[in-house]
Amino acid sequence: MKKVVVGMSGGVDSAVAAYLLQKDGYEVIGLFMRNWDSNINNDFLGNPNDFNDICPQEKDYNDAVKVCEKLGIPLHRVDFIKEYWDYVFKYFLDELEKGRTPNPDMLCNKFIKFDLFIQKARELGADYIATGHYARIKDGKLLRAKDLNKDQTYFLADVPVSNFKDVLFPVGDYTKEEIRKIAKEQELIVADKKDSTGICFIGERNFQEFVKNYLKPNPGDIVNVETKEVIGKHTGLMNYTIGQRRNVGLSGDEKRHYVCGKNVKDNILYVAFGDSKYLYSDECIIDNVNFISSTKPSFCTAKFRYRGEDHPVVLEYLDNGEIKVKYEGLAKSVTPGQACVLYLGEECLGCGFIKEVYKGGKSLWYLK
RNA sequence: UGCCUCGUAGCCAAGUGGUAAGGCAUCAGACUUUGACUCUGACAUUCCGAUGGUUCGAAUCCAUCCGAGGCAG
Repeated sequence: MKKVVVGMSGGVDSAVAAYLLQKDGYEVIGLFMRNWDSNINNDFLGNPNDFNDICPQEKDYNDAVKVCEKLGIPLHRVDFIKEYWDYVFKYFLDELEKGRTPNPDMLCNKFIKFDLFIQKARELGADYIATGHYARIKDGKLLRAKDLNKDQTYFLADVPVSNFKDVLFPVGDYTKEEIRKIAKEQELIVADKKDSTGICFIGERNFQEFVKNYLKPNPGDIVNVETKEVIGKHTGLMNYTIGQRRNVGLSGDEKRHYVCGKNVKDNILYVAFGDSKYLYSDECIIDNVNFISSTKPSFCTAKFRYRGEDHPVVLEYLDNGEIKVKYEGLAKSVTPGQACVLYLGEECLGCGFIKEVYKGGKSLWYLK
């Protein structure tokens, strides 16, 4: 009997994943990860949890325990708190200091879930490793999930293809609705548990307060990108992302305002109004490229943000390993630091991280 | 000091006698494994700078005061 170790998060998806594998005849072993500890990591400001109460990570563990009891499978547990900090959170903070918008969950998948976790699973004798991700692997290709609304391939695009060897995504062939239905039929306690959001393993936070735990804010001017007028004060460039409207601190305008750029050197936040041209671009350079697919096409589509739309793009492979991504159709709020994930139909080809953004052949001056 | 204009929710701003538009912001939901974006809902019932007055009835008319700005000097 083949042995599969399933990453149990305490949510519905991984619970049903374990059930499906069990039904398919695998010997299933659960493995729960604890990667964040609010006390150890000084995570107090902006934390909505009651510290006198049991922390959310432990509640999730308890749910995982109950699910495994119900399924009659063993549950192991491992802590990667230090590793999560070193490989994921440190990068997250470094990027923020550079004025970029990092995606910690992609690094979490790359370094924790699909690396350290796999190593631990192997120690437990795993022939296969499974998680509750909405994605599919067929013939060594990473494919979008059946449920396109829940598709999570965007977050998986930076994982080296070799790490997907022996990985199974049982829920990728089902819709979320079907998964919840199965959970109810099997009377799994997490059947109606709300989907988790926020940074993976950390959870929902008031972003500005959360970051204050780790970085010293450096306030400065907010400038109208069109008129160059100073129209307000920002609380620190790391608190804003391109395309952001809420919590900018401006009011009394005729049109909605959007963050369209920042100048880290001069500590300026640039803002545009309405559906401004300053929010659009037609080309970007991506670096730290990871290809999951063996094919490197010249034409494909790209997502510049999770749940963003697929933009038709033309790829130009540069000598230094970077890729020039051109999108004649214009894209809104393409943000340095975010991943540009490439797709060819159903297949997720891989990704790169947005380094520079251009329009009309010129680097956007307000987005340095 | 004289004359003129203006003073409406956090901000901007309609409404000039009939019982408070709208926008921005904010808040709450929905959506969402990254900080979004988007969508839905709420948001001046001690009332329209203050105090009196005219009127069946005023934020809208009158008087005075306070405050902001402008012109003259």
